[in-house]
Amino acid sequence: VDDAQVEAAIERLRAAGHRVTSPRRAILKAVASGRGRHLTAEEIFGAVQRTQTDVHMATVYRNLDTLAELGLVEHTHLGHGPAVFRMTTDAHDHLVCERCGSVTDVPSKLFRPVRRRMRDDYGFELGSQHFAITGVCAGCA
Amino acid sequence: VDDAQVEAAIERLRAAGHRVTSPRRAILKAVASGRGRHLTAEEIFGAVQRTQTDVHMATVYRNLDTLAELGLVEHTHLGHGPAVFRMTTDAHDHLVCERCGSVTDVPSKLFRPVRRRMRDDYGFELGSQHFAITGVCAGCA
DNA sequence: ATAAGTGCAAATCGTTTGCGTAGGC
DNA sequence: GCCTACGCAAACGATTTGCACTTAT
Repeated sequence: VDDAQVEAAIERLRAAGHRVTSPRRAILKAVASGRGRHLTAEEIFGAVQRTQTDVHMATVYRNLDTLAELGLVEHTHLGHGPAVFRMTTDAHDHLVCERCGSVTDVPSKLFRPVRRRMRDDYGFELGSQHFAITGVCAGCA
Repeated sequence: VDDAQVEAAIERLRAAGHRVTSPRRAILKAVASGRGRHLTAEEIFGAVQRTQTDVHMATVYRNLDTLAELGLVEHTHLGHGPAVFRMTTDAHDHLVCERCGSVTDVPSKLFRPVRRRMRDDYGFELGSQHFAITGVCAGCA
Protein backbone atom coordinates (compact mmCIF):
# COMPACT_ATOMS: atom_id res chain seq x y z
CA VAL A 1 0.00 0.00 0.00
CA ASP A 2 2.37 2.65 1.20
CA ASP A 3 5.26 0.58 -0.12
CA ALA A 4 6.05 3.24 -2.66
CA GLN A 5 6.46 5.80 0.10
CA VAL A 6 8.73 3.47 2.03
CA GLU A 7 10.82 2.66 -1.02
CA ALA A 8 11.20 6.31 -1.87
CA ALA A 9 12.32 7.02 1.68
CA ILE A 10 14.86 4.21 1.53
CA GLU A 11 16.16 5.68 -1.68
CA ARG A 12 16.63 9.01 0.07
CA LEU A 13 18.42 7.35 2.93
CA ARG A 14 20.84 5.67 0.55
CA ALA A 15 21.37 8.86 -1.37
CA ALA A 16 22.24 10.65 1.84
CA GLY A 17 24.87 8.04 2.58
CA HIS A 18 22.96 6.24 5.30
CA ARG A 19 22.86 2.49 5.61
CA VAL A 20 19.70 0.52 5.12
CA THR A 21 19.42 -1.88 8.02
CA SER A 22 16.52 -4.11 8.92
CA PRO A 23 15.57 -2.20 12.07
CA ARG A 24 15.57 0.97 10.03
CA ARG A 25 13.41 -0.58 7.36
CA ALA A 26 10.98 -1.86 9.95
CA ILE A 27 10.73 1.48 11.73
CA LEU A 28 10.13 3.30 8.48
CA LYS A 29 7.45 0.80 7.56
CA ALA A 30 5.82 1.18 10.95
CA VAL A 31 5.61 4.95 10.63
CA ALA A 32 4.30 4.72 7.08
CA SER A 33 1.71 2.14 8.06
CA GLY A 34 0.21 4.77 10.35
CA ARG A 35 -1.19 6.28 7.13
CA GLY A 36 -1.27 9.79 8.47
CA ARG A 37 -2.21 8.81 11.99
CA HIS A 38 0.04 10.21 14.70
CA LEU A 39 2.11 7.52 16.35
CA THR A 40 4.10 7.73 19.55
CA ALA A 41 7.59 6.28 19.68
CA GLU A 42 6.12 3.61 21.91
CA GLU A 43 3.54 2.60 19.32
CA ILE A 44 6.15 2.49 16.60
CA PHE A 45 8.30 0.39 18.88
CA GLY A 46 5.41 -1.99 19.43
CA ALA A 47 4.72 -2.33 15.72
CA VAL A 48 8.36 -3.03 14.99
CA GLN A 49 8.61 -5.62 17.72
CA ARG A 50 5.87 -7.69 16.14
CA THR A 51 8.35 -8.69 13.46
CA GLN A 52 11.76 -7.87 14.94
CA THR A 53 11.63 -8.82 18.58
CA ASP A 54 15.02 -7.55 19.59
CA VAL A 55 14.91 -4.02 18.23
CA HIS A 56 15.51 -1.67 21.12
CA MET A 57 13.63 1.52 21.99
CA ALA A 58 16.86 3.49 21.69
CA THR A 59 17.14 2.35 18.09
CA VAL A 60 13.63 3.60 17.41
CA TYR A 61 14.47 7.03 18.77
CA ARG A 62 17.79 7.20 16.97
CA ASN A 63 16.13 6.32 13.69
CA LEU A 64 13.21 8.67 14.07
CA ASP A 65 15.87 11.27 14.60
CA THR A 66 17.81 10.61 11.44
CA LEU A 67 14.62 10.24 9.44
CA ALA A 68 13.52 13.60 10.76
CA GLU A 69 16.83 15.17 9.78
CA LEU A 70 16.23 14.06 6.24
CA GLY A 71 12.75 15.49 6.41
CA LEU A 72 11.17 12.09 5.85
CA VAL A 73 9.26 12.08 9.11
CA GLU A 74 8.05 14.86 11.38
CA HIS A 75 7.25 14.95 15.04
CA THR A 76 4.75 17.15 16.82
CA HIS A 77 3.64 17.78 20.36
CA LEU A 78 -0.06 17.40 20.74
CA GLY A 79 -0.25 17.74 24.50
CA HIS A 80 1.58 17.03 27.69
CA GLY A 81 2.37 13.45 26.76
CA PRO A 82 4.98 12.00 24.43
CA ALA A 83 5.75 13.40 20.98
CA VAL A 84 4.00 11.89 17.97
CA PHE A 85 5.42 11.03 14.57
CA ARG A 86 4.18 10.62 11.02
CA MET A 87 5.53 10.64 7.51
CA THR A 88 6.04 14.14 6.20
CA THR A 89 3.28 15.20 3.87
CA ASP A 90 2.14 18.75 3.26
CA ALA A 91 1.99 21.66 5.66
CA HIS A 92 -0.78 21.28 8.16
CA ASP A 93 -1.54 22.22 11.73
CA HIS A 94 -3.14 20.27 14.52
CA LEU A 95 -6.23 21.29 16.40
CA VAL A 96 -6.35 19.39 19.66
CA CYS A 97 -9.55 19.33 21.69
CA GLU A 98 -8.96 20.24 25.33
CA ARG A 99 -11.85 18.06 26.44
CA CYS A 100 -11.65 14.83 24.43
CA GLY A 101 -8.14 15.05 23.04
CA SER A 102 -9.21 14.47 19.46
CA VAL A 103 -6.88 15.79 16.76
CA THR A 104 -8.07 17.55 13.63
CA ASP A 105 -5.68 18.33 10.84
CA VAL A 106 -6.13 21.63 9.06
CA PRO A 107 -4.15 22.92 6.10
CA SER A 108 -1.73 25.65 7.09
CA LYS A 109 -3.26 27.82 4.39
CA LEU A 110 -6.00 28.66 6.86
CA PHE A 111 -3.52 30.86 8.64
CA ARG A 112 -2.84 33.08 5.68
CA PRO A 113 -4.49 36.21 7.03
CA VAL A 114 -2.68 35.80 10.32
CA ARG A 115 0.58 35.03 8.59
CA ARG A 116 0.30 38.34 6.79
CA ARG A 117 -0.37 40.38 9.91
CA MET A 118 2.42 38.65 11.79
CA ARG A 119 4.82 39.59 9.08
CA ASP A 120 3.57 43.15 8.70
CA ASP A 121 3.12 44.03 12.35
CA TYR A 122 5.77 41.93 14.05
CA GLY A 123 8.26 40.97 11.38
CA PHE A 124 7.62 37.40 12.33
CA GLU A 125 7.52 34.75 9.63
CA LEU A 126 5.23 31.92 10.63
CA GLY A 127 6.81 28.52 10.15
CA SER A 128 5.43 25.03 9.95
CA GLN A 129 3.84 24.37 13.26
CA HIS A 130 5.57 22.17 15.75
CA PHE A 131 3.03 22.40 18.50
CA ALA A 132 -0.66 21.78 18.68
CA ILE A 133 -3.30 24.47 18.64
CA THR A 134 -5.77 23.96 21.45
CA GLY A 135 -9.47 24.55 21.72
CA VAL A 136 -12.77 22.69 21.83
CA CYS A 137 -13.94 20.46 19.00
CA ALA A 138 -17.37 20.32 17.39
CA GLY A 139 -18.35 17.17 19.24
CA CYS A 140 -17.57 18.56 22.66
CA ALA A 141 -19.11 22.03 22.21
CA VAL B 1 6.51 47.34 42.51
CA ASP B 2 4.30 44.36 41.76
CA ASP B 3 3.39 44.13 45.42
CA ALA B 4 -0.18 44.99 44.62
CA GLN B 5 -0.39 42.01 42.30
CA VAL B 6 1.08 39.73 44.93
CA GLU B 7 -1.25 41.01 47.62
CA ALA B 8 -4.25 40.56 45.38
CA ALA B 9 -3.18 37.00 44.65
CA ILE B 10 -2.75 36.27 48.34
CA GLU B 11 -6.23 37.58 48.89
CA ARG B 12 -7.56 35.18 46.30
CA LEU B 13 -5.71 32.32 47.92
CA ARG B 14 -7.25 33.10 51.26
CA ALA B 15 -10.67 33.51 49.75
CA ALA B 16 -10.35 30.09 48.15
CA GLY B 17 -9.59 28.56 51.52
CA HIS B 18 -5.87 28.06 50.93
CA ARG B 19 -3.27 28.80 53.55
CA VAL B 20 -0.73 31.53 53.15
CA THR B 21 2.63 30.04 53.97
CA SER B 22 6.01 31.62 53.57
CA PRO B 23 7.14 29.29 50.75
CA ARG B 24 3.93 30.11 48.97
CA ARG B 25 4.43 33.82 49.44
CA ALA B 26 7.99 33.57 48.19
CA ILE B 27 7.04 31.57 45.12
CA LEU B 28 4.29 33.98 44.25
CA LYS B 29 6.68 36.89 44.66
CA ALA B 30 9.24 35.16 42.47
CA VAL B 31 6.77 34.64 39.65
CA ALA B 32 5.48 38.21 39.93
CA SER B 33 9.01 39.60 39.97
CA GLY B 34 9.46 38.14 36.50
CA ARG B 35 7.30 41.08 35.35
CA GLY B 36 5.89 39.29 32.36
CA ARG B 37 9.06 37.36 31.60
CA HIS B 38 8.63 33.62 31.26
CA LEU B 39 10.27 31.77 34.10
CA THR B 40 11.03 28.07 34.36
CA ALA B 41 10.27 26.22 37.59
CA GLU B 42 14.02 26.03 38.05
CA GLU B 43 14.41 29.79 37.86
CA ILE B 44 11.58 30.33 40.27
CA PHE B 45 13.16 27.79 42.57
CA GLY B 46 16.44 29.67 42.36
CA ALA B 47 14.83 33.00 43.15
CA VAL B 48 13.01 31.57 46.13
CA GLN B 49 16.14 29.93 47.48
CA ARG B 50 17.89 33.25 47.70
CA THR B 51 15.70 34.08 50.68
CA GLN B 52 14.33 30.72 51.82
CA THR B 53 17.13 28.21 51.50
CA ASP B 54 15.20 25.12 52.44
CA VAL B 55 12.23 25.39 50.13
CA HIS B 56 12.12 22.28 48.02
CA MET B 57 11.56 21.95 44.28
CA ALA B 58 8.50 19.81 44.93
CA THR B 59 6.97 22.68 46.84
CA VAL B 60 7.57 24.97 43.90
CA TYR B 61 5.77 22.62 41.55
CA ARG B 62 2.91 22.01 43.95
CA ASN B 63 2.39 25.71 44.41
CA LEU B 64 2.61 26.59 40.76
CA ASP B 65 -0.05 23.97 40.36
CA THR B 66 -2.47 25.39 42.89
CA LEU B 67 -1.80 28.92 41.69
CA ALA B 68 -2.60 27.76 38.18
CA GLU B 69 -5.83 26.17 39.37
CA LEU B 70 -6.92 29.51 40.73
CA GLY B 71 -5.96 31.11 37.44
CA LEU B 72 -3.35 33.29 39.11
CA VAL B 73 -0.46 31.92 37.07
CA GLU B 74 -0.27 30.24 33.68
CA HIS B 75 2.21 27.88 32.17
CA THR B 76 3.13 27.49 28.54
CA HIS B 77 5.42 25.31 26.47
CA LEU B 78 7.73 27.36 24.34
CA GLY B 79 9.90 24.58 23.01
CA HIS B 80 11.35 21.20 23.85
CA GLY B 81 12.60 22.28 27.25
CA PRO B 82 10.79 22.82 30.52
CA ALA B 83 7.48 24.63 30.85
CA VAL B 84 7.52 28.35 31.65
CA PHE B 85 5.35 30.31 34.05
CA ARG B 86 4.13 33.85 34.47
CA MET B 87 1.37 35.73 36.22
CA THR B 88 -1.89 35.57 34.30
CA THR B 89 -2.58 38.76 32.39
CA ASP B 90 -4.67 38.97 29.25
CA ALA B 91 -5.02 36.52 26.39
CA HIS B 92 -1.90 36.37 24.30
CA ASP B 93 0.05 33.91 22.22
CA HIS B 94 3.74 33.24 21.96
CA LEU B 95 5.77 33.49 18.80
CA VAL B 96 8.98 31.57 19.30
CA CYS B 97 11.84 32.04 16.85
CA GLU B 98 13.18 28.70 15.61
CA ARG B 99 16.64 30.18 15.16
CA CYS B 100 17.34 32.36 18.20
CA GLY B 101 14.62 31.18 20.56
CA SER B 102 13.34 34.68 21.25
CA VAL B 103 9.74 34.97 22.39
CA THR B 104 7.33 37.61 21.14
CA ASP B 105 3.97 38.07 22.77
CA VAL B 106 1.07 38.88 20.50
CA PRO B 107 -2.51 39.56 21.54
CA SER B 108 -4.81 36.65 20.76
CA LYS B 109 -7.07 39.09 18.92
CA LEU B 110 -4.75 38.71 15.97
CA PHE B 111 -6.26 35.30 15.40
CA ARG B 112 -9.78 36.55 14.96
CA PRO B 113 -10.07 35.81 11.23
CA VAL B 114 -8.68 32.34 11.77
CA ARG B 115 -10.89 31.78 14.77
CA ARG B 116 -13.89 32.46 12.62
CA ARG B 117 -12.91 30.08 9.85
CA MET B 118 -12.07 27.36 12.35
CA ARG B 119 -15.52 27.65 13.81
CA ASP B 120 -17.30 27.84 10.47
CA ASP B 121 -15.36 25.21 8.58
CA TYR B 122 -14.35 22.80 11.33
CA GLY B 123 -16.64 23.49 14.26
CA PHE B 124 -13.52 24.03 16.29
CA GLU B 125 -13.52 26.74 18.93
CA LEU B 126 -10.03 28.12 19.41
CA GLY B 127 -9.00 28.31 23.03
CA SER B 128 -6.32 30.21 24.86
CA GLN B 129 -3.06 28.92 23.53
CA HIS B 130 -1.07 26.54 25.60
CA PHE B 131 1.72 25.94 23.15
CA ALA B 132 4.02 28.23 21.30
CA ILE B 133 3.68 29.23 17.67
CA THR B 134 6.92 28.75 15.80
CA GLY B 135 8.57 30.70 13.02
CA VAL B 136 11.42 33.08 12.35
CA CYS B 137 11.69 36.47 14.02
CA ALA B 138 12.49 39.82 12.45
CA GLY B 139 16.07 39.81 13.71
CA CYS B 140 16.89 36.41 12.25
CA ALA B 141 15.24 36.86 8.85
C1' DA C 1 38.08 -3.21 6.35
C1' DT C 2 35.94 0.45 8.05
C1' DA C 3 32.73 3.17 10.16
C1' DA C 4 27.68 3.57 10.66
C1' DG C 5 24.31 1.40 13.14
C1' DT C 6 22.92 -1.62 16.90
C1' DG C 7 21.64 -3.67 21.65
C1' DC C 8 21.98 -3.01 26.28
C1' DA C 9 22.23 -0.67 30.62
C1' DA C 10 22.60 3.26 32.77
C1' DA C 11 22.12 8.27 32.90
C1' DT C 12 19.52 12.39 32.15
C1' DC C 13 15.84 15.87 32.46
C1' DG C 14 11.48 17.59 33.98
C1' DT C 15 7.98 16.52 36.95
C1' DT C 16 5.12 13.84 40.34
C1' DT C 17 4.03 11.18 44.48
C1' DG C 18 4.02 8.83 49.20
C1' DC C 19 4.99 9.63 53.64
C1' DG C 20 5.75 11.54 58.09
C1' DT C 21 6.04 16.21 60.16
C1' DA C 22 5.43 21.25 60.90
C1' DG C 23 2.70 25.27 61.02
C1' DG C 24 -1.49 28.29 59.53
C1' DC C 25 -6.15 28.61 60.75
C1' DG D 1 -6.31 20.71 67.49
C1' DC D 2 -7.15 19.90 62.92
C1' DC D 3 -5.83 19.56 58.41
C1' DT D 4 -3.27 21.72 54.72
C1' DA D 5 1.02 22.36 53.04
C1' DC D 6 5.79 21.13 53.80
C1' DG D 7 10.54 18.75 53.27
C1' DC D 8 12.52 14.81 51.83
C1' DA D 9 13.48 10.83 49.11
C1' DA D 10 12.13 8.06 45.89
C1' DA D 11 9.47 6.99 41.68
C1' DC D 12 8.11 8.40 37.28
C1' DG D 13 7.74 8.86 31.95
C1' DA D 14 10.09 10.25 27.91
C1' DT D 15 14.21 10.53 25.89
C1' DT D 16 19.39 10.34 25.51
C1' DT D 17 24.03 8.58 25.91
C1' DG D 18 28.46 5.60 26.49
C1' DC D 19 30.29 1.52 25.18
C1' DA D 20 31.34 -2.85 23.12
C1' DC D 21 29.71 -5.51 19.30
C1' DT D 22 27.47 -6.36 14.54
C1' DT D 23 26.84 -5.65 9.86
C1' DA D 24 25.96 -2.92 5.48
C1' DT D 25 28.88 -0.96 2.37
